[in-house]
Amino acid sequence: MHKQVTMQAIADEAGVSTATVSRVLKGHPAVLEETRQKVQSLIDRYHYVPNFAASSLVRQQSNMLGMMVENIENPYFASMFSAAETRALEEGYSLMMMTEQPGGEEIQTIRRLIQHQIDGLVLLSNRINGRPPEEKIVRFVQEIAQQVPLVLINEYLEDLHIPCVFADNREGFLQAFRFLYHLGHRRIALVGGLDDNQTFHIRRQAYLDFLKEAGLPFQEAYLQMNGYTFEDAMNSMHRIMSSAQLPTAILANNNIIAMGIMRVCHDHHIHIPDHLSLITCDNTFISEAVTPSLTALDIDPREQGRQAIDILLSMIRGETPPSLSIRIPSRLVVRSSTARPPA
Amino acid sequence: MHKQVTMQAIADEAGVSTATVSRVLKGHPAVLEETRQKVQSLIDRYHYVPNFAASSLVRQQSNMLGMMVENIENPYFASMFSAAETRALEEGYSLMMMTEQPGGEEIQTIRRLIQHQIDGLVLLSNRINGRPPEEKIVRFVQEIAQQVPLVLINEYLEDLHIPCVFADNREGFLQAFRFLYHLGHRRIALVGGLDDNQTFHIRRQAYLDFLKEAGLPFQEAYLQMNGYTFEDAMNSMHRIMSSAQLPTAILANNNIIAMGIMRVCHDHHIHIPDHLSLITCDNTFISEAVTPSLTALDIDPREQGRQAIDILLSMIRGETPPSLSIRIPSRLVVRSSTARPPA
DNA sequence: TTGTAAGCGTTATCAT
DNA sequence: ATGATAACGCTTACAA
Repeated sequence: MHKQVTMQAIADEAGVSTATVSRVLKGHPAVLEETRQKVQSLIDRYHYVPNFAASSLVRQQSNMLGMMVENIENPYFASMFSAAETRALEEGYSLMMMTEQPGGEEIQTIRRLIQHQIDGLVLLSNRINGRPPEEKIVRFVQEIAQQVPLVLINEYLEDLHIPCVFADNREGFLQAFRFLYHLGHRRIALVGGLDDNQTFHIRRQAYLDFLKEAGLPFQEAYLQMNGYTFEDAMNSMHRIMSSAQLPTAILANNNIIAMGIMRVCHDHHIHIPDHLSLITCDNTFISEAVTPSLTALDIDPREQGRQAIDILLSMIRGETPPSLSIRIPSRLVVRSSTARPPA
Repeated sequence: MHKQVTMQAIADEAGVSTATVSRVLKGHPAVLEETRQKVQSLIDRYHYVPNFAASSLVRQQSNMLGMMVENIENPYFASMFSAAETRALEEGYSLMMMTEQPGGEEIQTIRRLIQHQIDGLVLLSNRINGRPPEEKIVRFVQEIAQQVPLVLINEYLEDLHIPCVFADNREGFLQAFRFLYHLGHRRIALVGGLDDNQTFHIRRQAYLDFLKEAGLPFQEAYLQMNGYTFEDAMNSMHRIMSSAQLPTAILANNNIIAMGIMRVCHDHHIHIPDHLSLITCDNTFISEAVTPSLTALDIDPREQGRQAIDILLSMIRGETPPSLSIRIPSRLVVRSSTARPPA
């Protein structure tokens, strides 16, 4: 905010009032062409742009949306934000993103976003997605929803009465398991995540239901939900390997986990996909660039981001969303990490 | 911007003036303890937070910084932003990030940031980093620098007189080449990037200088600068393989390129590091999680982000930065993709 | 210690 | 077709 060109300055130099300048800016028809041109040329010359702070103040609308994201260094969230930003911009809104800062004061973060007078907020936090959801956070979110139109990117929470955009993990995972089954796999494992989270719980449930549907026995060692990190994944894989019989296929809950599994396989000369098929959940550039390229369940972060913005904008327009639960279908992208099981 | 609690409302209910509420908010000492408590309790009760738009307007300062980033889906830029955001927050500033939208109207993006009344701007764009820098962009950047404190994350451009934060690519690459040399490598290749970009030109130059210093012959096929993508990297690697003799080590200009090389090596049963050593330039989680884990040149995006914010803040305070070129040293992180050359 | 009041740069209503 | 003018919510001299 150095030396700002104000509307008043333009008006003075053009010999008109600020009202007229404002009309020119808005493309209001009731302006003499001659006046319009004079004003416009001044605007161009000085690269004048209206001060958003001033106009927010009087219009009671900032044309700025907010988004809180867990961790932008995760390419999955980055894609989501990127698509959301593009969509917001298309609709004439800026998107202000803040990350849940380490130390976890997401409440501070949200307040800060609100202070910036955002017209709507997209929230994405593991804290809301807990199982069961944390009482404190839920109360806070309810309260926020009173203050500003709010959309969650989260598993649907019925009693919250807040629109939720969520990937269809259940159908997606069932689809992935069935794909493996049809390839001939009968010993299939699931690795990664933690059961204290809604999303991973749903995936786990899909796994159990698939086993039942396929008439396959449940094996303790084939369900490894010990965390999100590379090391967690390596540990899980080691546990699997110490079981009686190796599975012929594994579904990994994200790319990092898949990479952890690949590392262990490599170290033990387990060849993917000849000895073991692997599916990852996260279709980022990593899934493709890794060797072998990974068959991936695409839970479509970009579409989640776009939809969240669309719903937010419709709420801002005063429309009631037709449904509070917006399901984004997942789809399987087949690459080189899956094959028939070894004979 | 639903139903906002205003300062006036707090003042009325407390039976004081807005001036007093403002003083309480700022921790101004000249307030009776009793008054302070009364006001504070109301603030807490209503979760009142001041309207940034209004206060920006009168203070002529928004406490918001801007950052334009090429592509946030690249983990390298994501780390840079993340560190910058954390630093900004520590200093009481929000950081509004916008990505260079596809279609390349970064000028629009920057204008938009400025409209939001940011107090300072960090710019990061391949366009400024061209070789030679694009006339049009340079002029625009000059002009922007008149309007708002500006820091570039970019190779230093002497005649711009704008602070630049840049990784020491030259020293970093020399260090990496020498590391390979000391391992015994004599046939070393450089893959990736394009020579129309300052950064990659500097790296290329470091390569040539290293060859000279080591008394090694320059081989056309060992210098492959054909682009940034996975496919470009695969093509480069194929060209290298069709040369008379395979190199014993390759330096890849980023992770994607390294992964492209790894793919081709895998397909041709070239073992890393036994047959070929590989160093990547980008020390993200990918370098570590890929198998084999990659020896990486860390050009420290987090430190670049932090420094950019620090310099910006000092400029906002009216200080003159001690130097316009801020060099961030690079360091080599040794992992499993490098070894002595095959006998 | 507290209040009054003048702005900050816009927008929008109401006159002209 | 254009211009006054009153907000918008806050900060900050200055006055009391």
